[in-house]
Amino acid sequence: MTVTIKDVAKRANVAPSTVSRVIADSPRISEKTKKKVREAMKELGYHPNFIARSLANKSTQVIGLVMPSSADKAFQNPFFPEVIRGISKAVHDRQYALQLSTGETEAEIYDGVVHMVQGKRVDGVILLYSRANDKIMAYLQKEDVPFVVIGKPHKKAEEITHVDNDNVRAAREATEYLIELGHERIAFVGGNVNLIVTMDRLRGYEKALKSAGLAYRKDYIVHEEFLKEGGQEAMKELLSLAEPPTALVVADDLMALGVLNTLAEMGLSVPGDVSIVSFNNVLLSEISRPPLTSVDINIFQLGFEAARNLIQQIENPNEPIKRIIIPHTLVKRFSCDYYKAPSQ
Amino acid sequence: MTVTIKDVAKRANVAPSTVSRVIADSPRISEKTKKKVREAMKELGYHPNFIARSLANKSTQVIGLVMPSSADKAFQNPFFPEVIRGISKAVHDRQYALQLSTGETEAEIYDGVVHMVQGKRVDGVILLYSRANDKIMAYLQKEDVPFVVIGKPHKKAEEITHVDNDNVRAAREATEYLIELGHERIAFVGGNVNLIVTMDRLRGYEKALKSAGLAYRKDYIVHEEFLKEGGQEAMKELLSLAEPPTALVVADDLMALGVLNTLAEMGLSVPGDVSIVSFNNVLLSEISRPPLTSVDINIFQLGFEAARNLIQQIENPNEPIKRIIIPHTLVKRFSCDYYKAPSQ
DNA sequence: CGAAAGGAAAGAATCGTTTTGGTTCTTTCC
DNA sequence: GGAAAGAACCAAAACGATTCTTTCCTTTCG
Repeated sequence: MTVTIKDVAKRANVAPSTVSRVIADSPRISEKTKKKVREAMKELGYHPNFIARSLANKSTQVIGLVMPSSADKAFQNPFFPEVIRGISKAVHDRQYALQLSTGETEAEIYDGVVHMVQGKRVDGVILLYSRANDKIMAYLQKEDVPFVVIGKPHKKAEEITHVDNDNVRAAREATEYLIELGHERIAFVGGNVNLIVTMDRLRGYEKALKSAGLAYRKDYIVHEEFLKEGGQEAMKELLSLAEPPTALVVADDLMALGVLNTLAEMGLSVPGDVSIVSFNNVLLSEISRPPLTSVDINIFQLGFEAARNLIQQIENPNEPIKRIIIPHTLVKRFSCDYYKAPSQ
Repeated sequence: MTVTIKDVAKRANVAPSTVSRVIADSPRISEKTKKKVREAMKELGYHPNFIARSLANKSTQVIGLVMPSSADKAFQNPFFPEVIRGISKAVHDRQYALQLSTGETEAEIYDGVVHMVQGKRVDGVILLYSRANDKIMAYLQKEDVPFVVIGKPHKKAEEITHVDNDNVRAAREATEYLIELGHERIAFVGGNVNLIVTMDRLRGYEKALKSAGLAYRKDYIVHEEFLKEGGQEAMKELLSLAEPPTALVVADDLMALGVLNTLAEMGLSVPGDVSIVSFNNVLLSEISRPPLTSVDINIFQLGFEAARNLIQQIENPNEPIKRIIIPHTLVKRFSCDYYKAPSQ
């Protein structure tokens, strides 16, 4: 049915191996023969079978993407489409394809990755998150699979190529910004505690408090999911305190949106009653009400560099381990204001 | 290096074919042998090579996703992450993987699809859009590749399984809603003219005008890209008219956001000066200022059904052609108001 | 008791490439 | 004129499964 390399060979009166070399444009074949073979290919409408090539080659030109949860859930946060945009851009130039992991529970995702990797479906993997004691990362390392992580590995960061922001500094700057505005009761709303990005941003927040001589209050630290609902939950908790914060560092725009929602429901105004600075600077931070002051972490770049470096690693096994830090910038909008003592 | 079926066979003292059958859990193998083989697999840490299996099998358990433009661009519109969420959900249950097309120009995308398909990398394809005279669709049909389109095929819709909304009706209802509010100068802002979804929504809009006896004005029809910038452009055009519209039917939320931006820049209020109803009901329609009245087209469902039906088609070649219509609902928020004659 | 029947596993071909190791034929040079 | 070198191509063995066909044992029954 399908036309194979053999059919082409027959038609061009050469051996299959010759056809293969013509495809690879090997210098060992004369121009005359190449031309003849190429004509035969055109005439028969030949297209190489990638699967067969992959088998012989042990390379698939496919990169696997691993999300922290089911794609179904993760894609609710604009971070992921955006990071994939960057990856896609980088990958396109090098003619690689992308494959998404599906899998709902952590165990399923793990199995999915094992299948991808052992099944030799992908040449390398990008982890779109980094968390403490991640089985998947351990597995990839043990199996010596080319991979890059977006975020900072929990341990042995110097042994793993990764692309990250300087989240500690970014969070410190964000917090300092609020301090400069006169705030003293500043809360931190982070994502899952096991995510390194949460830890780093929390550390930056702590540093800023410390060097400003402000008290670090445990009840001002809340962790929820990186979703709108997470922000809502977090804000409810904080508002139930005897002395609620006057400013918030929120680790994610979508969460901040939830925070905003809850605040509005409670009749509190931003930035009048509460100031907010969040992270990611995705589209919604621009259109929320009020527009959010947010740390732009250059998500697109994170993805782009991750993919670029993974491909280098795949194509050159001796590529050194790298750590790539993408710069961030605080984008000031309208969710922060000077602290005003209660007017009463 | 890697442990293959042969190693397992040797270890278990059976033939490779027997091991293969054990993997497939064939009834032709006795329980005793199965157990023995399974133990050998465990001991050696065997994992089947998917590529080899695919070659022998002519099936990859992978579904290709084709976007209308580069992933890099398309992912700017929340429609795509959302539709992939649905696809991902459906695909996960059936143990399929997803592969994204990358490719910037139309020609590149076409080549990408040909590679996917001829290279036998995917068992089927989902087209995430539908446009007139689409080469890719023609190709898939000619090659008899299992595929499903999201949207309505331009021609021969009865020969192609597709998942769509009743866009004509949805647009008619949206327009009628504006008419009921007393508007008479209603403009239509659509996406690319070649997209069937644009055509259908335009038809619905026309129908509504006609049955209400309102004039159909060519200068009230604008087509731009399904991006924020598209909406901005469109609005600028409309505002330059001698008699600008008092209400808009916008075919996409992200575009509507651009429209909103431009309107705000011009000092016009929504819904005070202009009423807007848009499509998709993605998150941003909820958080925009004002929140948009938008037609919820159930994007998640569109994706889910598309994937589910594609898999049925792949697994049963005799599956009949289907057309699946996903219901829509108009979600009323705060971007529409009664028409008020200029106060002056 | 011996042949037929039937179950379990082995053997070998196949899937469509790549790649290693030849072979053949022409050219070069003493 | 003949050996050596080199160009151009061919044949066959991977790659790691699946699957069709065959073979080998047991049973069963007249």
